[in-house]
Formats: sequence, structure tokens, C-alpha cells
Amino acid sequence: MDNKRELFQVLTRRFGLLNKNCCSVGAIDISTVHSHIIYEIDKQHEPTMQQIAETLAIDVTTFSRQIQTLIKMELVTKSPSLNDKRFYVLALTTQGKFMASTIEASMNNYLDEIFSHMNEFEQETVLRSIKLLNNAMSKSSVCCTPLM
Amino acid sequence: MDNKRELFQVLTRRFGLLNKNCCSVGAIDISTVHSHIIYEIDKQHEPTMQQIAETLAIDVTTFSRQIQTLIKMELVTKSPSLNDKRFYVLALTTQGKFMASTIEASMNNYLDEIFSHMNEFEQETVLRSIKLLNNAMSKSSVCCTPLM
DNA sequence: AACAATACTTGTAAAATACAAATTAAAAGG
DNA sequence: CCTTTTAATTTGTATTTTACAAGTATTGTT
Repeated sequence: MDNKRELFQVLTRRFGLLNKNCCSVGAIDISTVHSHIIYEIDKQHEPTMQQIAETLAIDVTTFSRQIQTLIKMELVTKSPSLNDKRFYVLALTTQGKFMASTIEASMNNYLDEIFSHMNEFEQETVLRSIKLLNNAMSKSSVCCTPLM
Repeated sequence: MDNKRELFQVLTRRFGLLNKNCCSVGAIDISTVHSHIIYEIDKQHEPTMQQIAETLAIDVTTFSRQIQTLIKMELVTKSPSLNDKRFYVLALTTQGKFMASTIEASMNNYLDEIFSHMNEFEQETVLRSIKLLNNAMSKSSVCCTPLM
């Protein structure tokens, strides 16, 4: 467990699992992709289709259909922009907001549980490191450019 | 950019992208899932179908079909175990091994590039932190249990 | 020998994905 | 203004991925 790539491979996989398991609220069970979409709509200010699709590096045509199902699930609304009718502004419904905050809480629980296996100092080091890593990735040319 | 969940959300997404973009060798272009399968077959000693599927938390029936396509792509072989004919032992073909090492090299390049945006001390801190995090996750009950 | 358990595959059906082409609306050029 | 171009999004189509239920084949158990 000492080479860089191996460390990241395992980490990636585990995050994938964490995201996969995170996201059921009551009877409704949503996919990782859907949870990321909801997360971003919640976070960004009056985002358009293209903005979210780009942030998540999802093909726009695929995204269009994903939004359609999220609308059917009554988690998201899509309204034409007043300035420019080519754009649609995405937003969460009340149910969607509830979903977002439930997922948020559940993810925070997961993360807290994971962090509870480290001491105070380790926890801070890890958080600081992830910030460093995110920062380094955002400067990198090999990945991650569209993602904030 | 200061809450735990946000940090992990962005990190997860970027790793996803990194894995997505990593994996084309010449004309052959393989998916993230396939690259993880190849990685694990390469790493484990004479693994069976179930072992890899479990390591990667993939449904066995899905996995069965994924292996079928990897065999068609001539990257993987599947031979019945001599002791117990219910088992199949998976292995990489020469081409598969080449693919594995090419992906390995390319991922290492990516990671080196990313790490190059940090100083020596930061790099070591980050690596140490990821080890800590992996360790904490492996102790956690909320995720990651089957994954090594 | 009969029955259960194990490892894996197939039937089927739904969901996710992405390219090309279509639609609609705004901007730009003449 | 009217035509042409560009931009944001959707639909047609076809492939791939996924997973549940049921099936096959092999081994273990009584």
C-alpha cells in the first residue's frame, strides 16, 4: 500500500461506493449521478442546463434526459429564462431540497464516522491535505478543468 | 470550500474524470470499470470471478458480462480451475498486461503532474493523509468493507 | 443416491450513454 | 428588417450497462 497510484485507486473506489450507498430517502432511491446533479443545482445560483452538465462533465444530451427523469420524480424544475428563452433555469422543488439536505446529512454522517477512526491531529491533517490536493488538481491540465 | 462534504464531492468528481480520461491505449479505448477490473486481475493472485466482482462491489451477473466483453477484446482469459470446476481463474493476456502497464504509466504521469503543483513537504503530507484516510475507511462500517 | 449449496451464466427488461440531426430562439450581417 | 449564423436544448436511434430472477453445472453433505 505504498505507491501513489494504488492509494488513489482504492480511494476512488471507496468514494464511489460511498456515493452509491448514500442516496436513498424514504422510498426514493437515487443514483450517484442524480445526487451530484441535485447537489450542483442546490449549490449554483440559477444554473442553466449547460452549466450543470459542464460542471459535472456530462454530455448535454444525456443530461437533458437525466433532467427529464428528475422532473418526473418531482425533484427538479426547469423554467425558461426570461431574458433569453433558449436557456432554462434549473431549481430544486421542495421535495428536491429535502432530498438534497437529507443526502447532505447522510454524507456528513458517513464522513464523521470515517473521521472518527482518526485522532484530532490526523483529522486536521487529512482535511488540509484534501484542500491541497483539490487545489493542485484545479491547477492541473490533465484533468478537472471544467470542474470547480 | 471549507466543509468536509464539499471537499469530498469535488475530489470524487475529479477522480472520476481522471479515471475516465486515463484509459485509451492506441485505438483501444476502455471504460473506467474495465480499467479497474484489469487492475485487480493484474494485482490479485489467480483470482476467480467472484473475488474480483466482490473487490469491486460489482454485481456478479453484471461482472460475468463485463468479463465476456474483455475476453472478446482479448485482454483477459478465463480458465476453469483444476481443483473445482465451478471456479474460473482470471488472467490477463499479453495484450491485457500491456494495457495494464500502459494505464499504470499514464495514471502515474497524471498523478505526478498533479503533485508537481505542490512542494515537497505538501506532497508528503498529502500522501500520508491519503494513507490515513484509506485506513480510516477500511475500519469504517458505513462503506468500503469488501474493498481491500 | 438425494439434496443442498456454490460458482457462474442467461433471459429479460430497464436505465444510461452518446452521436447525429432537429428544433427553437437570439445575435449578427447586409 | 430580413437572411444567415450561432447558441441552447431536445429527439431519433443505437449501443452499452445494469441487475433481478431463473437456469446450469459442479461439489459437499447426509
